[in-house]
Amino acid sequence: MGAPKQKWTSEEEDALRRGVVKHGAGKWRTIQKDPEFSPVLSSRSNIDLKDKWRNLSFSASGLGSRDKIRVPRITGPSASPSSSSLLLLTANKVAEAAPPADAEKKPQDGKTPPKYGAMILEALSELNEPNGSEISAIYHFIEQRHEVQPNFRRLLSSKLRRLAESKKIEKVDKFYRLTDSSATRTPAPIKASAPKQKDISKPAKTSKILGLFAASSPALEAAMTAAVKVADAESKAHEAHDQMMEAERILKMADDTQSLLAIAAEIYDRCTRGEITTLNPMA
DNA sequence: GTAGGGTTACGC
DNA sequence: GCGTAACCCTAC
Repeated sequence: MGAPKQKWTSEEEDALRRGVVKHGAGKWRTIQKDPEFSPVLSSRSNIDLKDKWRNLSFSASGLGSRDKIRVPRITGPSASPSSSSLLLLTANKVAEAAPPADAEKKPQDGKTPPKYGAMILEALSELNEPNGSEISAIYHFIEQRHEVQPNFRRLLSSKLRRLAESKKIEKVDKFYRLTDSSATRTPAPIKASAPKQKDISKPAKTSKILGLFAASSPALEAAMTAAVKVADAESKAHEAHDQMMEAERILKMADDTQSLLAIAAEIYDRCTRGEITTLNPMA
């Protein structure tokens, strides 16, 4: 709207970084007013600084744009003050720690890049809420089932809007839901990844059946991947269940021990008072 | 004043 | 079409 976008210059970025090193992230007003940086940042508001730093931080955390050195999140002024050599050092460290730009574009483990559209459609069809799902619900659903990028939360809103524009989903107030056409069209692809509350004996079967087919189509491949993930989730659920049982067992033992201790204390008490105490095992 | 979510414009 | 940067809005 209105005013054209004002791209950040490298001087401004640098001033921001130095400001964060000096005052700490979150002190945007202070940084902006600091005479050392204010000449450069005069056209930026504290909000701008915050937004820019957010972008830089997202980028530094493993993704982001192609041609710039990114700086990692610096938590507070503790990152020992001033000195631009420190900054350079930090930038160098990032360059070392983070893979080169083209390497980070493709996940190293050979996975295909995330298909957010499919994930969202999956989420909506699984959540299956009559009035639609809130963005946070969609986010949590996807986050639980898929590896997502740190900036996924922001991508999601953008993605949802586009899906709504293309009528693949519809937006009602703050809620998103599948359109009729999508609802009838989307049931299957990632469907297998839906343990929900239904009987969990199914998915393992599903993956077996899917195994009978060659992964000849992307949809099938996706379904198979999803089935594997479900199986994985299942085993984790079982593991969690086992651990719960174990915890309960230990709690019970602790309970019993406490009772025994109480009994022993009472017996000891009586003995010290010279009382004769008999134990009746059948009590 | 700041954080975080949402929106829009831009470049690939 | 997609991801990202910059901007906007709102709650705290």
